[in-house]
Amino acid sequence: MAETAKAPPSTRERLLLTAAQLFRRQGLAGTGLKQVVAEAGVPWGSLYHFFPGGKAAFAAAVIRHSGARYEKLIALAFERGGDPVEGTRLMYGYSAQALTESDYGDGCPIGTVALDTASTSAPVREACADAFAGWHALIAGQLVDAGLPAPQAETLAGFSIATFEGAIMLARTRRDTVPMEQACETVCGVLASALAAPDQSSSSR
Amino acid sequence: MAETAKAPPSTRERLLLTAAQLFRRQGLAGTGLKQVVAEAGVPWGSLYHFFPGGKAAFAAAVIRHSGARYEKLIALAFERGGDPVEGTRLMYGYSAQALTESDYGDGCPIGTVALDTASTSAPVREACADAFAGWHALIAGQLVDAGLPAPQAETLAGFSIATFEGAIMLARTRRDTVPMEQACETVCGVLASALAAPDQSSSSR
DNA sequence: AATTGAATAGATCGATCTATCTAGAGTCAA
DNA sequence: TTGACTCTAGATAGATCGATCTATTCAATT
Repeated sequence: MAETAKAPPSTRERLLLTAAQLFRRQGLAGTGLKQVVAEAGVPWGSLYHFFPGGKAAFAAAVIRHSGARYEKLIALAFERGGDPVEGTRLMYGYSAQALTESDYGDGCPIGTVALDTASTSAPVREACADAFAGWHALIAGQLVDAGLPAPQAETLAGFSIATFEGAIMLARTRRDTVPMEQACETVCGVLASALAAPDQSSSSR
Repeated sequence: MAETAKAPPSTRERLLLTAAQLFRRQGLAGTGLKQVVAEAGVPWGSLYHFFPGGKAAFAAAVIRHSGARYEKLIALAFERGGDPVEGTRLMYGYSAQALTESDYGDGCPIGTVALDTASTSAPVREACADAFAGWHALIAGQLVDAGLPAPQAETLAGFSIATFEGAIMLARTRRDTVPMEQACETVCGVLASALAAPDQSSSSR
C-alpha cells in the first residue's frame, strides 16, 4: 500500500514522471532541476524533501521508476504478441509510435541517461544497468519459454535490447522511423529462425 | 593542403580531439567549454577565434571531425577483414578494446551526443545524422560488393549500425564487454547467412 | 483544542556556465 | 619601419546551476 495512488498523481510521482520525460529528450546533464520543478508545477523545496540525496539520487530514482514502467510495457507487448517474434514487433511498434507522436522526442528514458552518465555517476549508471538487466531477464525468459536453450536465449536477449536501443538512437537522429523498421525486420528474422531451429543459427560457424 | 598537419597537432585540431574525447564520455551538455580548453591546454579566446558560432557550431564541427575519423576506422576494419563478416568482427573488436582500455569511457563520440541533442540542437543533430549516413553508405556498399542486392544491403547496414551503437551503450552501462560479444556474434551470423543466401533471410516470412 | 510532523513556498548562496571584450605577441608584405 | 592580420591570453559580464536555508501551511493525532 505504498505507491498505488490512483487518480491524482502525487507530488512525488509528478516529479518522477516529469523528470523521466525531460531526461529522455535532453539527458541528465542537459536537464536542470529548476526545469523539472517548473514543468511539474512543484515547489522547489519539495524536490529536496522527497529526494534528499541531491540530483544524483533523484536521477537514480527516476531511472528505477521508469525502468520498471518500461519493463511492464515490454511484458505487455510479449503478452499481447503471443510469441517472441510478434512481441518484439509490437515493442518496436509502440516505440515507433511514441517517436512519431512526440516529434522524435520520446526515446528511451534509460538509454539517453545511460550514455551521458556511464562514466560520471556510479549510482545512476547502476540504476540504468539494473533496468537493462530487468528487461534482459524478461526477454530471455520469454525465449526460454518458447523453447530456446538458456545460453542462446541470453545471447539473443542481449542482442535484441542492443538493437532496440540503437534503432531508437538512429531514428531520433534521422527523424524518421526507417531505422526502427530495418532493425525490427532483421531482429524478427533472427528470432524466427532461431525458434525454428534452436541453437543452430546463433553460433554461425 | 589544409589540415594535414603532421607532428604537432594545431590548436584547432587539439580542440577538436580533446572535445571529442570529452563528449564521448560525458555527452555534450555534460561537458563545459572551460573543461575543453583546460584539458587541451588552449587559451579561452582561441576557441571563439576558431569557432565563432558558439558551443553548437563547435559541437557540430567536433561531430563531423570525429565522424569522419570513425568512418576511416570502419573502412580500415572492412579492408583488413576481407569480407563483411570479418570486417564487422574487427569493428566490434576495436571498440571493445577501446572500452576496456579506457575503463569503459571511450564509447562512440557520435552516439552519446546524438541522444542528448537529438531534440535540442538542430545543427548538432544534423551533424550526427550525416556521420551515421556516411557509415551507413560505407557498410551498405561493402555488402553490395559482397553480392547482396541494394535494398537488402541498406536494411542490413542500418541494422548493423543500430546494434553496434546499442551494444556500446549496454557495455558501458554494465561495464563489461559481454553485450558487445553477444551483439557481434548475432550480427555476424545474420550477415553470414544473408551472404550465403541473398535476399532469403532478411524478410523472414 | 492543542501539538506535531509532513509538505509547500521561495529567497538566497556560491559555483559554474557560455559568451564577449580588450589587449598583447607573433608574422608577413609593402 | 610600418600596417594589417592572425592567434594567444585572460578578465569579466550575465545568466543559470545545484543546494541550503527559513518560514508558512496543511493534516492527522493526541
